[in-house]
Amino acid sequence: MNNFIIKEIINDINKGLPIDKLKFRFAPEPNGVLHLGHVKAIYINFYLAKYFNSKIYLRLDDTNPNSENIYFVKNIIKNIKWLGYEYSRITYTSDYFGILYNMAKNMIKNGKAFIETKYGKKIDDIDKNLFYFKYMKLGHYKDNDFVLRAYTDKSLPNYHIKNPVMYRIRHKKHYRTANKWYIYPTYDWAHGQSDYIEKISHSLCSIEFQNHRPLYNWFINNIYNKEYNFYKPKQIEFSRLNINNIITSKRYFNLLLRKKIIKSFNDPRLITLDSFKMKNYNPEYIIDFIKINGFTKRNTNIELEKFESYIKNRIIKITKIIMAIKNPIKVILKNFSKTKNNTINIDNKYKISISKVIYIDKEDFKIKHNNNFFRLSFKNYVRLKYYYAIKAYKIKKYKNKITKIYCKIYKNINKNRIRSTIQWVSFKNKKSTYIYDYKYLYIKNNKIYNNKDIKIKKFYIDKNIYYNLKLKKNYQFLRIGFFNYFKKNSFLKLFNMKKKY
RNA sequence: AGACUCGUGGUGUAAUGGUUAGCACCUCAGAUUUUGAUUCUGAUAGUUAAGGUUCGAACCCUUACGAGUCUACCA
Repeated sequence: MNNFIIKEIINDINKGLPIDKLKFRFAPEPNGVLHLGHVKAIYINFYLAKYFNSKIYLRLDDTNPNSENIYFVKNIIKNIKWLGYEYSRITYTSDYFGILYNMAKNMIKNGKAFIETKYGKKIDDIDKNLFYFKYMKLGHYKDNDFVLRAYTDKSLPNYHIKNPVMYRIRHKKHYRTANKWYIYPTYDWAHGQSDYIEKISHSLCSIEFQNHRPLYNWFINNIYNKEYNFYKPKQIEFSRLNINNIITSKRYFNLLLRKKIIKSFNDPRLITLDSFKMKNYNPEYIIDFIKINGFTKRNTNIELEKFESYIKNRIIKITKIIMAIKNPIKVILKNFSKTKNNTINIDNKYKISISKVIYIDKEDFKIKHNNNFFRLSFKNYVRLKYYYAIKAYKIKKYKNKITKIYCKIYKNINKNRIRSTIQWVSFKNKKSTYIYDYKYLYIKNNKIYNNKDIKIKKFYIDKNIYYNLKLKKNYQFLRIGFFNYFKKNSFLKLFNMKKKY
């Protein structure tokens, strides 16, 4: 892998940053569950740590008690583990509340920060500022009564980050510090300083923080103490992973849950890691997918199909194939002769039944058709998978619908004359099973699509196959797609087979 | 509207001023195939535009155009 981030770090090393001072961090806010987009940030940080043989921290960036909770912390820890990554330490921004408070006090003393009232009035006197700040902390004022702002200067190019808020009052229980604090630091104040405290060398984040970088550096310069940490952390931004219209926002996931469109975060219509785990995706495939897409600064839109086909092409090589029928229609095999036990051995591993009457899929038969139709008809010879070729010679209709297809078996037909192979299930030995079908939730013009319930569809498979199914295992339904056997008698669709007709 | 950032085939990336702009996916052909899948071979297709610097520019400079982010007491 080669990208601008590695180049920039190597450049820093060449300029004198000792390689043993390199340290990275993945710093999510525990206000939602991890999804495919996060894997990008996780991957690059852990990759760099491995590449440079340096430390990496998992830091829970928990500065906002309104939206964070322990459930999300656990979800993040669990999913990073599932991806197979190990960090050197787990840290919490909330552990630094005390240090950050003292740093802020120093900022006030140095005339670099001030209290502002809710009416926009600025407190000038340093002692008064310290007084208010202290009593803000002790909970003497209501939310929004005062804020602490940094007193930035003209060196910052963007006017909007001038005098940014460092602390706001929140009478809200924090999931870790409980009611110890009544003021909470903002991202801009807490993040860079936490990097500095932890001696992170390169702080990677997504592109929307570009505008904040001057402020990031300004804060660091103000608290800089070369005896504690000689090297200032550096923020590097890269663009996030966007998948077409697919929802890639933690906040939206939470909204979907509140609106009861989803029942849990492992809903298959989401690209959360919980959902991928549910689908039994190998985390390696997900990481490889991130890897092939690379790291740049430009805004990108990746097609969901690209992700799906990437996973598909990997699992196709390892999943067991079973035959399943969705829309059954009876086929009578006229010259069927009984075999020993009427079973067929497949790869000497398992057996399926065969009988005079079988089910095939309605879609695999046509009375009239053109030359592009390869499947069963009065004209086409088709092979029943694992069995002989057949051809239709008669049909039975009831109320204008085909109910039965009569076929003859051709044991010695020339291979070249067989146009295709189709799946089937013995009528005698059929077993019904269910699949959960769905489409990914997506958003267009603020409207949520595919938010209807997941559909349950009935399929038929061979009884012998049914009794040997293993829970949580992925299967290929021949010519249909891929499914995960996620609970008794139920499959979860992963994706459809590519079809050219 | 301003500030910041980014523009390489349809999509995602590579090429750090030096061969004919490379790779992967998609698409389309052909081959293989007891899955119209997979696999294999091949084809189509690209430096946003106009200037400038240079022996030489995707790369450096200028301008235009286009896209994204931000202008929160979210991160």
